[in-house]
Amino acid sequence: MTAPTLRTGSSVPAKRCGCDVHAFGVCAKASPRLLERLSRASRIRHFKAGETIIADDDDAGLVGHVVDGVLRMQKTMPDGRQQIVGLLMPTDIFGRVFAERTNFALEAATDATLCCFDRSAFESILAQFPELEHDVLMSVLDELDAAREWMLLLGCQTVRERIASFLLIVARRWPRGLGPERGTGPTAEISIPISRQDMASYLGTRVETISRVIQSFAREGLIQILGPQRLEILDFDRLVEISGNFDLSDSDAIGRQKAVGEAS
Amino acid sequence: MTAPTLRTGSSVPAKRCGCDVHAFGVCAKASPRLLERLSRASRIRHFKAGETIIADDDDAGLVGHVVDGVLRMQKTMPDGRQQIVGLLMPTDIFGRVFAERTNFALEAATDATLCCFDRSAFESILAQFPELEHDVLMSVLDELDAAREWMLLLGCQTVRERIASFLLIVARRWPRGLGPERGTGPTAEISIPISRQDMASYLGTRVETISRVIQSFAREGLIQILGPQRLEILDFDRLVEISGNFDLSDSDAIGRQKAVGEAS
DNA sequence: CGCTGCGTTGACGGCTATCAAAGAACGTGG
DNA sequence: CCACGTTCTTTGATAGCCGTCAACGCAGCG
Repeated sequence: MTAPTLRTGSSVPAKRCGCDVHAFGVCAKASPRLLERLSRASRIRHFKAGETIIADDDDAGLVGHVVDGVLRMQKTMPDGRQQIVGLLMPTDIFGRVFAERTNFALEAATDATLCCFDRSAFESILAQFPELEHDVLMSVLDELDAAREWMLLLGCQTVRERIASFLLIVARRWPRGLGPERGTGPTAEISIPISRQDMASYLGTRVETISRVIQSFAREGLIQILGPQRLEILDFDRLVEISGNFDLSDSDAIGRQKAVGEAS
Repeated sequence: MTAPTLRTGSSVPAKRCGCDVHAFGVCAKASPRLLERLSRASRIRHFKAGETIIADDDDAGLVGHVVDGVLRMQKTMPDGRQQIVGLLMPTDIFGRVFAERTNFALEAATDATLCCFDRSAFESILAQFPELEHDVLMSVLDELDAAREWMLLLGCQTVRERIASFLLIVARRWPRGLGPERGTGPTAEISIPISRQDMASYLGTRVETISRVIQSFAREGLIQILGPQRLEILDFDRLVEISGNFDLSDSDAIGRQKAVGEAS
């Protein structure tokens, strides 16, 4: 992948933390000394779609951030039902610092490139650089807010409302998909980066229902279906109305780093 | 209220952070110097059941921990639907550090006593004591795990399963209620510290459904109803089976400070 | 060309929300 | 102590959303 040049304004990705993504993730605001330290400890790894990065109840010695692709953080119940509790996109950080084992599996939803750290190594860097720990705290606080917003969606919205919310989030956060051509503002044409099955697990419903609702949106003239993964939003305002979430309508929010549904 | 002597083993509550709860909340592992600093900045406040502590979208200048009673953290949608995203019990910390405004309202679910700090004052203490910030990070990480567990409950469990889980959580965490006689292990007789309405908002359902399921549990001989707020669990194992959550069955987990559904 | 995975469509049923009303609990004032 | 209103909880009848099961279309691939 290429660095998100539209955001950084730089056309030449500098090698800073050992990966091609700079000014993001754990390296966001690091001092030169900290950056050097992080750089030495980091390591780029690639995963194919469907591969498990951290298994449920694993001893989870890995933390880092997403360079390219989409990860899903999920938990599976004994009977097979599963819930995605977070989708991780480029620049999102993953892993559970300060815990022996994680409660959630981490899998590649698409082919993915990660910038990884050994957890214990990262923790000792944290201990030496309180400013990094502060940044991690900020990040975790944002994730907590996002998780709670998602609880609202799962707890008291209909599937129709949830899907409208999801489409608006995609439109705002990953307007032109995750490829090199991605932009910064919401656009009419969106690219859903995950499968119907993952959408269903994320939104607390089933693939059939996802399919039906999206088709009904199309019949009502709210969207146009260009392909299973590509949609064009025709009536943005009415979609916001259906979602019941007015946070998704304010254009001031566009460009914010953190949004509902984000997690790491 | 009295200090939780069964947990501390001390029978004489020392005055440490300006409130009668010691060795808990933000004062948990504080050094004498930090404790002194916290003590000067803290202030005890009382709220009656139903009172708002922090309004939704408030500028939220308050943080601290619960001394007595139960708080609910919730968000209300424009049409009136609301979801409780966290119940806060004694020793849980509340408030959103490092944010101008909070996304969730904080209300007293019962009469409550809080140990409060001015947010900006607390933040400057945080800046001076990295070890306190580390403790806060640990706490927020636990809350994040708990929030994600709750997403699993809301996203892919039936109401019947959710209520079974809730009863088991109450049995494990607040075995004999929140009063002075509370114990440390799960007991057959439990006291639900909140109303049916709050249970419904917390579990993502309605009061009528809560009522029906609890009555059906009683008819099936799983529990005995001693009063609207008091139940006796007759068949612990089968309740665990219904909940589908094996985490709630392991007796090793009993006595853990953090549990599913906890938040601050 | 058949196989496999993914998305879609249809029929059906069950869980749970909704509406309505009665019963129980609680506090207040007589 | 009792009457009374208010709030909370329970119970019943009904409807609807959405899950389940089944089948089909389609694309990718060996």
